[in-house]
Parts: sequence; C-alpha cells; structure tokens
Amino acid sequence: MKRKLSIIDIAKHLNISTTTVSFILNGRAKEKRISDELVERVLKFVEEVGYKPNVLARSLRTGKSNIIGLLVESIANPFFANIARLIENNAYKNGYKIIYSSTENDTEKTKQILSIFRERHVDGYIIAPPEGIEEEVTSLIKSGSPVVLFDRFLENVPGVDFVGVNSVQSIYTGMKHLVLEGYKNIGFVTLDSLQSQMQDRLHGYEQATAEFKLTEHVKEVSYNQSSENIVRQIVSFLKRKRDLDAIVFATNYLGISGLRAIKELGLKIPEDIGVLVFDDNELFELYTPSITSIAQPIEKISDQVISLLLKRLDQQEIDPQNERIILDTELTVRDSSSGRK
Amino acid sequence: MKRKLSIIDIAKHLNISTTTVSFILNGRAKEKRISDELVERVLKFVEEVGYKPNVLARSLRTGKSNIIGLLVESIANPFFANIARLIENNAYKNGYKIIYSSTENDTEKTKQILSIFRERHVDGYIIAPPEGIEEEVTSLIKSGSPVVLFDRFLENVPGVDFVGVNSVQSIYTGMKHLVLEGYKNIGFVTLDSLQSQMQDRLHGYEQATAEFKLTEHVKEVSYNQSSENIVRQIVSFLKRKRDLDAIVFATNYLGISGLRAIKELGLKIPEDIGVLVFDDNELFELYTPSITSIAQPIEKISDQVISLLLKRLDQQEIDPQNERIILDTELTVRDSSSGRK
DNA sequence: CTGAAAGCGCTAACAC
DNA sequence: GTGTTAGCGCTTTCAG
Repeated sequence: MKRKLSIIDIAKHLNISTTTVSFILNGRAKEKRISDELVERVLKFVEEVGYKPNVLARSLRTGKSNIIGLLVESIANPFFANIARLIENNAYKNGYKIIYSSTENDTEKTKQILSIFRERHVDGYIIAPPEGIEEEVTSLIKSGSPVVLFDRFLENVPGVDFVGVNSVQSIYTGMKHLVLEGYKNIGFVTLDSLQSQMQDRLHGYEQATAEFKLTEHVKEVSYNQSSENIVRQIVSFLKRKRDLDAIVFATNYLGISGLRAIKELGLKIPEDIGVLVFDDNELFELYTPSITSIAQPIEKISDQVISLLLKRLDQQEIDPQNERIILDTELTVRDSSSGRK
Repeated sequence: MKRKLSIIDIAKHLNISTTTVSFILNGRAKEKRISDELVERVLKFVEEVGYKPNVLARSLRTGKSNIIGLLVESIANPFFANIARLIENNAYKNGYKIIYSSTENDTEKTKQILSIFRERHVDGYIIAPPEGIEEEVTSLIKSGSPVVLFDRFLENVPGVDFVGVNSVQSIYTGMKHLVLEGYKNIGFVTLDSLQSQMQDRLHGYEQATAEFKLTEHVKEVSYNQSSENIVRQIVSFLKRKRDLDAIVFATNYLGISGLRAIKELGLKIPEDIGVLVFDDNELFELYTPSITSIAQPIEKISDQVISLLLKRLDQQEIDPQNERIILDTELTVRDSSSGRK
C-alpha cells in the first residue's frame, strides 16, 4: 500500500516548513498570522492527498489523546448499554472517542482497567464505580484527569463529579404508591452491596416502612451470582415469607429474576403479590401483567455526564469542587401494582 | 504528581544502557544472552518503582497498538452487547484491548469510525458490517490489518474471515416446526435490507414455503425506523392479512415490535396466531405465552471470532484465503407455536 | 553481551 | 510570517 505521508512530506512538497503546516492544521493560522493564501493552498493539498496526521505521534507529543474512558458495570445490562450509546454519540460530536470496558463490579479488574486506560493517556473518565476504588480515582484526579462518576457515588474523593438519581425519594414514592393501592406487607429484594445507590434504595424502603408503620422484610441477594442462583434465593425468600402481599426489587435484573421466581411459585400478580421494580426495562412493559417500575432518565443522565466531563476537560486547573447532579426518576404505574382484587 | 519515569531513568539508575533495559523488558534477554543476574536486577528495580512503559511511544515506534477494533450494529442490542462482552474478556486474556463502536447500520458513520480506528493504529478488526463498506475492508486487509466479519458477510473481499450461523437452514427448520404444528398460512416479517444474513433468512422462508406448498406473505419493514413505526407497519400488515395463522420475525427487535402489534390487535397467541422469532431474548422466555425462538450460539460465535483474529494477528504475511465458519442455531420450542387449539 | 544513536511523526519554543 | 530544531519515550540496527 501507499506509504502514509507525514507532515514533512507535505511541507517539502509545498516548499514550506513543517511548523507552518502544523500551525495551519491545528487552526492556529490566524493567531500566527499566516497568509490566507498559504492556508488555503495547504488545506487544499492536504485534502487532495488525503493526508491524516498521525494521532499517536501527536498524543505522544502533547500528552493528550482525545479519548474518554468509560467504565460501566456490564455492557450487557440494558441500562448501561443505552447510556454508553448516548454518551458515545455525544462525545463523538465533540471530537472525543470513547473506549469502554465492563467492570463486572470487580474491584481488581477495575483497577487494572484504570491502569490500562491511564497508560493510554486517556483524557478523562466516566465511571460507574465498584466499591473500593476511591484511592485510584483520587490519584487520577490529582494527576489532572477529570473523572465523572454516575449511578453510584464514592465518598471522600475531592474534585470528582457525580450524576445520579434520587434513589431514596424514588423508592419512597414507589412504596407510597403500593400502600395507597392497599398493600400492607411489602418485601424488599436488594443486593448485598455497599454501593451508594443500593444503600440509598434500601434507605428509601426503610424510610417508607417507618413512616407507614409497616414491618420490614429485606432480602439481600449476594453479589455476582448466576441468575439461576438469584432466582433460587428469591424463591426461598418468598416461601419463608408467605404473608407478603407485595415486593419491591431494587434493580432491573433482580426484578427479572423475581418474575421468574414468582412464576415458579405459581403466584398471581397483582392479586397474590404486587410487584414494583427499580429501573425500567422493555420486558416490564410487555410482561403479562405489565410491571410497574421506576424509570431512570437515561438521556438526561448521559447528557449531564458528558457535559460535566467536557467542562472539566476545558478548564486547565484542577478544581477541587465536587459537582453533584441529582435527577428525578419517573414512577411508571402498570398492572402489577393495581392492588388485591 | 510524581513524574512518570522513562526507560532512560531506569537505565541511568542502574548504570546500563536503555537498549539492555528494553531487551529485558521485552523478554528478549535470553535471545540477546544477557546475564540472568542483570535481568533479575532490572526486573526487580522496575517492579519496585512501578515503571510502566509508555504505550504510545511504543506504538509510534512499532506501529502496533495491541488494540482490536470492534464494530457492532448497536451496543444496545442484547445480541451484540453479549458478544461484545465475551469478546472483550477473551481479548484481554491475550493482551489485547478492545475498543468498540456502534455503526447503527450507517455506512457513512462506519467509514468514519474505520478511519478513526485506522488512525489509532488498531491492529485488527471485528466487524458486523453494514452494506457498502467492501472497499474499506479490502483496503484494510491489503494494508495488513486482519479483519473478521461476523453476523453478516461481505462478498468479494479477499482475505476476510467470517463467523456466522446457517440462517437459511435455521429458518427452514423453524418453518417446518410450524407446519408440523398445523400452521398453514405463515407470514414473514423482515427488514428491507440487503445484508447477507437478512437475505439468507428470507431464502430460508422461501425455501420452506416452496417445499411445503405454502403461499408467501412477506413484509419488509424499512430500516432504522422508530419502534413505534415498526409496530404500526406490522399492525397494518396483520390487518391486511387476516388469514395468517402464524408469523415468523426475522430479528429480535422485529419480534418484540411484533408482540406489541399482536397485543394491540388483541390476537391470542398461539390460538389466533403462532409466533416464531429468529434470535433469542430473555423477554421471549418470560413472555406470556413464552415465545418460540431460534437461538444463536453466542459463546461459540465470540470464541471463533476472537480465535480467528488472533490467528491472523500471529501470522506475518497476508493470507488471501478466506475462512468461513458457519455455526448451528438452536430451535427453542415454547408455547407460542403450539398450534391452533 | 552491551552501548550509541537513528528514527517513528508531530508540536512548539525560539530564532530570524 | 516562517523556518530550525529539540524533544515526547521507545525499539532496534549496528558496532564494538
């Protein structure tokens, strides 16, 4: 194949210096007061021969890569997949490329990935963090790379931005809805996780049970189980708690496993048991009966995340201020919570 | 933060030359007959100070990046999301990093992404190609970058590998199943697309209708519609074809839209209409009634794709042979195709 | 066995 | 306004 031309080739061909070419290509012609005529001549030639600067060389020289690292829990989770797609589109428009990875909520794996990203001179990070990476994130920020967290927060990381939803309030509102529909004995299935968003969802449940004078029935499913295992755990929870008349699932996939469990036990929704799930899913709309859920504003989250990061990327100095953006969710009432008939 | 150390720093500190350090770090000590004692000393020091080679500089010098570019139709599609995750894990184990992007089946966007990947000196490509990028792929291969296609094929691209499923046979088998269940008037909803896999699925349908002496009823939904639009088109198709007793959907999301359409029309599955969908989905198992589907072997596809690419990456010269791996699908019979009662 | 040194392609300080 | 040139950090040829 035709060898890649370099900036030298094009400078030589035009009998000018590489500096001039470089300035023109980087849009600093005006600033350097290079004649319009020359600028045009260079641009035209570059276009003609299809010259593309070598990004690697540029990055090596400038220390910038125009790449944003995105770390989600799992790209196979629709919530994260959709966020990823929206962020990617948006980043593209701003000249940034996204490179993503799934953490699988594995602290060690996450640390590794961060170190790889760092090696590649990623300019900024968007992370749905697993537990235990406060130190790494702090060090990233200290060394000048902006980091925006989303979905869950990390405490005590100066200068980190965050975009999330008001989990406590969301679950509380959902619980209130169930109570108003006449449910009196509501269980809560969550993950055995210390991540902030999971804790918040639990607090929302506790707040509601306290306020409405309900008994608490919490099941904490342990992390990173196979989905069969999760179903089994929920089945046994439901068997133990025969008097539950409704159940709230703290995540998308807990909800799906919950539906399996309920089906397995032959319980009727919403007569035998009311169902509410945090985080919406196409399945919930189409399921029979349709499942009431708390939908997160995916577009808004993506927009906020990327614009926050771009803002940080723009400003030179490190700003130790944290920015926290908390968005509202939407309770989508469907058939699964319409009370005991 | 502490400045990154370079290979020079470590050479200086140990009073040896950078060459030696480089050789040792790249595992060429034996070959260069460097004393074990020295090797160990260097390795120990490197470990101690946590030195990491600058990947950018290395790439600039060697022209290799250890990055594989992965192009899927949409990362929000569960089929692709799962494949992406599996491929990523596997690539990691082999020292490669994946960078992915969604094409949205947009030829122009895809060309752009390819050019960006190329700029970044991506070592190899895994692509679920949209139509019309034969030229770009050919040029990629000619310039020495291996390309593995999956899900759909591109004709006339020498040296490109492919991993896919036997779509014709799969749909044919599905049709046969419907016929055996007593369905006689089977419609086929597909995409208005020339992509090879879509054409194959259509051929499977045509082959079956011919063999079983059925009338053809094909609806080609046009590309890149909103899901509301797709539902509308399917609704009007079903209204026009009142005498259909079963329907086959050629993709995952057509199937989901189809279920919406059927619900909207108040038709009962499987009594009023039998349903079969190509490509499985969690939804299909949980839907009431559960939906019969043709499942693709996601793990096998991912394994084959990555091992094919790694093989190519290993061999130096360009091999103009194509390798085509065709895998079997699995017909998962559920309630939606159990015949008219 | 080890070291000197020539780049990979680009940017930008500095000189004119 | 434009050219010279010193690196960015690494690999690798060639000479001892």
